[in-house]
Amino acid sequence: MAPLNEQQLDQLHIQRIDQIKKAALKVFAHRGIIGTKMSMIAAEAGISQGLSYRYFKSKEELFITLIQDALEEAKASMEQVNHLPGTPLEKMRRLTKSMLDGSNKYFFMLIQQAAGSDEVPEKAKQLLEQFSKENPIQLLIPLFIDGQEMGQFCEGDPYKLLFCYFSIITGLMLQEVQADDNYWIHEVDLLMKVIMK
Amino acid sequence: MAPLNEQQLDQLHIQRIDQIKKAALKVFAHRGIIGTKMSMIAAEAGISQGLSYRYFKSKEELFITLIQDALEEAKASMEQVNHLPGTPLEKMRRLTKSMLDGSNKYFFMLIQQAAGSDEVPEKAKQLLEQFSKENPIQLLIPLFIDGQEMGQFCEGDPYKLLFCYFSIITGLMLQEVQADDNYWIHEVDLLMKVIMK
DNA sequence: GTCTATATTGTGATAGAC
DNA sequence: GTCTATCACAATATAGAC
Repeated sequence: MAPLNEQQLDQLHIQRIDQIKKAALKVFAHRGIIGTKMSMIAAEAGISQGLSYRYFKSKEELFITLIQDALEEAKASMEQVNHLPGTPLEKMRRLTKSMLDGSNKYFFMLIQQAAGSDEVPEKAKQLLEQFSKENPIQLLIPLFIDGQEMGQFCEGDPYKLLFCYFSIITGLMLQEVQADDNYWIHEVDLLMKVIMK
Repeated sequence: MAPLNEQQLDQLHIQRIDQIKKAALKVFAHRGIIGTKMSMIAAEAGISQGLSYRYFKSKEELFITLIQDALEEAKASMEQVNHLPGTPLEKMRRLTKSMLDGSNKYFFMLIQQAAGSDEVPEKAKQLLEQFSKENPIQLLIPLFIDGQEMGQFCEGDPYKLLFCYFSIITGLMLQEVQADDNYWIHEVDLLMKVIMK
């Protein structure tokens, strides 16, 4: 076999990084930065402990990278909601389900974990604070007001209600950790009563 | 001053134990067993690091003791609810508030923390499993059925609805950790919509 | 009974063999 | 590029001074 050219090596490098990030996301989301040992991430990624440090210079750096990814992902989810089909209620249900689904779930869990902990790196704290200031929940306010006018959502301050609703969703994510299959996704309608008329 | 007699020494011993337990409960509830260093507990209790080990032979033992206390406390709360005055709805609101209130809060948070983590000692796991099997939520089922018949609570499987409701409550406790004052206690009525008609 | 000093263990991070 | 072996340091737990 011919030796790999530069581009192929780059490709491999990126794949490895993704592999480690994916593994780390899952473990960090469940156990937090302190509860996560580098050995766990390496095991989850199927590589040796030391190799992780060829791709990320520290546990902190890896963690911060993932926080950045997660915040971007969260924002993107909120932005996309307006382009979904259906009534405000249907849009909200879709958004909820996509949050509870697949790997998106881990991003939201990570944010939740990190926000509720004071042992995160300073840089991560700053990012999270910035995020909560310009909280992308605000992007949903027009949609929510539409829903209120249509009589689908209950009366009250839209931001507060949305904030409460999503706190419940993300709060529940962190609990059903042991039972790894998705319990709450079947109970979306129960949860939505909080914001419904 | 006369030297202390045996009983007084015992008394002092118990006070110290309570002091350490109280401090440890608060820290464990917020940070979990791994995230909690013995130095934090000692600092919170206002004693030296080493002294903790005169009263508890390990961090694990201290943790397990607190889990036991918490599970008993949780059960007691659920048992007392039937003796409270008022309609089922009022009883449920009182119970919710007492869960979110004062030191009771930390017991429920601790259970939540521990249940969602797999880094707890084996003994604690067993206790928690036992607890979830004979979950004291079951004690509330007759009350809930009363409420359903009075038209206060929504239709549906009582156990499932109660389980969902309390998952939300305890899930939210763990979040508003930074803002140490009690936010959700003001939003009880919003949360109760989940179980209401 | 309590503290400070220290032994021991576990974890983050690096270096060197392959 | 990857692994194993190792260093350095932090945390648990113990021992000894007061």
